[in-house]
Amino acid sequence: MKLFNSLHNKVEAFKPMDENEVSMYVCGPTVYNYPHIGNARPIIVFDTLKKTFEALGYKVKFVSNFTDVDDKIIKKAIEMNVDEKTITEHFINAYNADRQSLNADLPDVTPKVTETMDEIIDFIKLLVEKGFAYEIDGDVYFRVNKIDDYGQLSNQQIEDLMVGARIDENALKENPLDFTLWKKTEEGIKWDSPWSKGRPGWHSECVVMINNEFHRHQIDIHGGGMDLKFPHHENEIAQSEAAYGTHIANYWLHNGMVNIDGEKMSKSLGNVIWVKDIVEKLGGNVVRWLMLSAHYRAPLNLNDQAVETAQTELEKIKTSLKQAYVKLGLADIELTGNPDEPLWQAFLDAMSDDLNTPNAFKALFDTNKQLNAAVRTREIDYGRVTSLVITIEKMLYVLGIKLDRIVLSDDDKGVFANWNRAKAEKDFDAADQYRAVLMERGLL
RNA sequence: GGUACCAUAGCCAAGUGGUAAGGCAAUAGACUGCAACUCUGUGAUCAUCAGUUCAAAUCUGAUUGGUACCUCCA
Repeated sequence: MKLFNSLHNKVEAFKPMDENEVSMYVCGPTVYNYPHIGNARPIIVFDTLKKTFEALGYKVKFVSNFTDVDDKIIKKAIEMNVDEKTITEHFINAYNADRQSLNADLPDVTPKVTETMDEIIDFIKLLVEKGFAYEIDGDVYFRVNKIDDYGQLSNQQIEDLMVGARIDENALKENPLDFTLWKKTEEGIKWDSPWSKGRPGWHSECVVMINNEFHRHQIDIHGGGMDLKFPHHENEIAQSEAAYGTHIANYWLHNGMVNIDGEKMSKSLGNVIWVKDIVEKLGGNVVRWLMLSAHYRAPLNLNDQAVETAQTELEKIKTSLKQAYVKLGLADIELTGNPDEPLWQAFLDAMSDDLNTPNAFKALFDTNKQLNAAVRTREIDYGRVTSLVITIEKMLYVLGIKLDRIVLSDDDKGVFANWNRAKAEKDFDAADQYRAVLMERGLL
């Protein structure tokens, strides 16, 4: 497996810390609204990565958090006159529902900030004790200057950042770049801490959760959207180095953003696409196909033509499989066996090459073409058909495309027999009727 | 101002030194009782300019255009 490591800006061979095991953490959402199509991309990309690792024989532990403490949540709770938990529970459920509708596995663990509060406070205490954090008026800030290579992930120089950046000029902070670890708050849900009643900043939770869930200070893969690279991921690195002297993750993976008709998706432009809406309209398979048709690091532009292409392509695979299932069913062939090795390998090679899904699709189309040919020969080689079907099924599984196998009932088989007999007898009226039945049942 | 990324046929998109994968669309055929499905053929010298090299889409420099981040937005 080769992966593009954002830390070094190049493709590197993946070497896990433990042989055949992968520890992976992906920054989850702040749950104050429904997931939009931009949220869907990391869901799909990292689920596909996980499935690829599994296909390669790795055991994957996948953790992704829910940020359920945040100003936006508090604001919404006040607006709606309910407590924060009402809001966050609703959207956590919505998020998980969308994950499933996109055929993504739920992470092995989904820690929440509200359930990690003691550990987060302990962590901040540790940073203060070690001199990497300081308190001002109940707020606690991280001392960026104490980290020599702060900015290593995004290649930022502290001096450069200070020029022209729109950073709030909090005169109390030692350095404008120092980020908040603990915030004293008046409004909304708050917790007791040695510094004040308040809530934690955003950047500590991921570090603490990684330590908690993986029981170590370093993991193999840390993922998230490109926009989190700075400052969020940079700050995770800094805190981990400060607290434990370790680099929190060996490989940093960042997915590209999603644009709509060439424009950034935003509320102000009114072009936000909610996952639940687009899934309802297109189905999870098509959305997933769409997302994987571009390389995960490239920006993805959604437009009508791209949607139609994805629909057509998926439909073709579906049709081919359907016809193969029917042929096999009519011949009473059991669908077991091994995939076609060269074709399957071509697919895996593409996926192992930094998740090169466009090339993986090529392998899928190649296989599909061979299946079509195999199904249409006069003397069908059922072993060949079976192995090609299984190859495609395995590919689709890794891509997260979920299609059900078709199993013919005895009655189905009877209709097929009647249809063929009618055609042989050139009784086309009858043949058309049988054909209509078969189409109705989704078998043609 | 800083950092990173991108620019390949109508559209989507591979390819990082040896004479441009694949898909969608289009078009011409084959198959077929008709239809659907399927199969076959047909298209680009790779934003521009200059350089390195026997050889560049692929390396270097410049130019133009675009995107993201530098603000608790995936």
